[in-house]
Amino acid sequence: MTRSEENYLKTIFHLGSGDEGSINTNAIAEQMETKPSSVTDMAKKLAEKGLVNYKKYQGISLTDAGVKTALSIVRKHRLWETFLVEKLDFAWDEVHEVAEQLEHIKSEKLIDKLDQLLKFPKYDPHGDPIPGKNGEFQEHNKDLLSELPVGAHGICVGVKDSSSAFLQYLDKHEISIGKPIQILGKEAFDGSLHLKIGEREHTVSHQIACNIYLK
Amino acid sequence: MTRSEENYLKTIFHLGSGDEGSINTNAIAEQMETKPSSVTDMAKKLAEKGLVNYKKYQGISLTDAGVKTALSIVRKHRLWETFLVEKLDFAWDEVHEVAEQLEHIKSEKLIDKLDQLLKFPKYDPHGDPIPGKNGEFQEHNKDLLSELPVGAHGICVGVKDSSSAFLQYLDKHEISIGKPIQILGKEAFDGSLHLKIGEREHTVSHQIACNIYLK
DNA sequence: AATTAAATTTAGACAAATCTAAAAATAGTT
DNA sequence: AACTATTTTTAGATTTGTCTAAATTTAATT
Repeated sequence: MTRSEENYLKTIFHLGSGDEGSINTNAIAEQMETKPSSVTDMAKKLAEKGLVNYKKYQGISLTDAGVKTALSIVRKHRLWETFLVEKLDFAWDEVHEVAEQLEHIKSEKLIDKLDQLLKFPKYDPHGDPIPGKNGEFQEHNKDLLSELPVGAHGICVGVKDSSSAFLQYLDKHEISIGKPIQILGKEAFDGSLHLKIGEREHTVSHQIACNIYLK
Repeated sequence: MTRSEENYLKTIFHLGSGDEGSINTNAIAEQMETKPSSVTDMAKKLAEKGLVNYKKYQGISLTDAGVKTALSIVRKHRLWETFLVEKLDFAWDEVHEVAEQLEHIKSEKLIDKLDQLLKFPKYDPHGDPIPGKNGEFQEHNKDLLSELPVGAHGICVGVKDSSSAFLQYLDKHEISIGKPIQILGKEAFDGSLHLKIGEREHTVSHQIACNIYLK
């Protein structure tokens, strides 16, 4: 399994975990910042190996074996992110790029020992679930802040956008995983929300609210 | 800097740290399990980048920049080995292969934080010195067990051969770094040594004695 | 100094992963 | 149903790192 193959599987997995149908060649190319023709080449290769279902012009989807492989890469990625934050004091906006490299290290023992060192975490620093050795994981039954009514309150359990820019915005306004958040009011005009975050009050735009998960 | 370039620099560094002259194309090829013609190709490429001195048929040596780069890779390798043993409970004969992968991860912050987590170790699990951020390191002034006279005693501070097979031999006979060793006698015929290792007595062949460092 | 052996380099080929440009298939619209 | 726009695939080229086989240079030996 080459690094490139792993990256394709991971991308197909992420694009597919929404609707469950088969994925566009173009969507994969865009996500991976490559060309559709390269995606076609790789689709053939992965189909040969039994990791994706692929028929010309019919889109691409993961087979069971493909899902299993993708989950093991996601597991590694999220365990490494957790390690970087918990053990090496990285900020949550600094871990993605390094974890993209570390996820390709080949050693089952390494990842099992890492899991143990971290005390078998269920969620990564962004609140995303960490698949177990056999691919099982529990998604929080969480709601997007933007979809909750005025008066609702809960605990921030995750973010939808994990970009550095967004995470730094959250840091600046002291929004982090575990913080209690209550919706004090909603602006009808633009959907911006008036929030109580811990002991403070803040107003956030609709765009922000669309990327914060509450439970 | 590609992974392949890094591996060449590291190999040239290891082969060169003995005598200091320039290294054979063949020796590099053999060490890297590749062909001399591939070494020539890479020599040209690395010379282009100012990392090695290379003239046709004259052998290859690292420039100052090449040494600096090689030391940073050795630093990473040995810090990762230390991490695997100290934090993840790997045995000292299991770390090399994984560290060969981890040493190529690109993140200065990662390696500095790892150094900090490990409390800035000076030596790796095999007793080899870990270069600092600026390439400085202290070699133990150690002696090969095979070159010491009968009656000599000291502490085991390192091994010359880090192969899995050799390290497992040492484990079996409870020889490890930090153990006090005394030479009780030497067999004139084959050079085998009668040793006191901690509280026990053992006889080791000349070949074994050639791969254990004492201080 | 000539010859042989060993080491090294060159030339040409290959595989993996990518790209561009052109061709083909699908989907949407009139 | 025909046309158009979009998506997707094919064909051929490129890059990196490697290889084999042949040619060249250096070193060793007579």
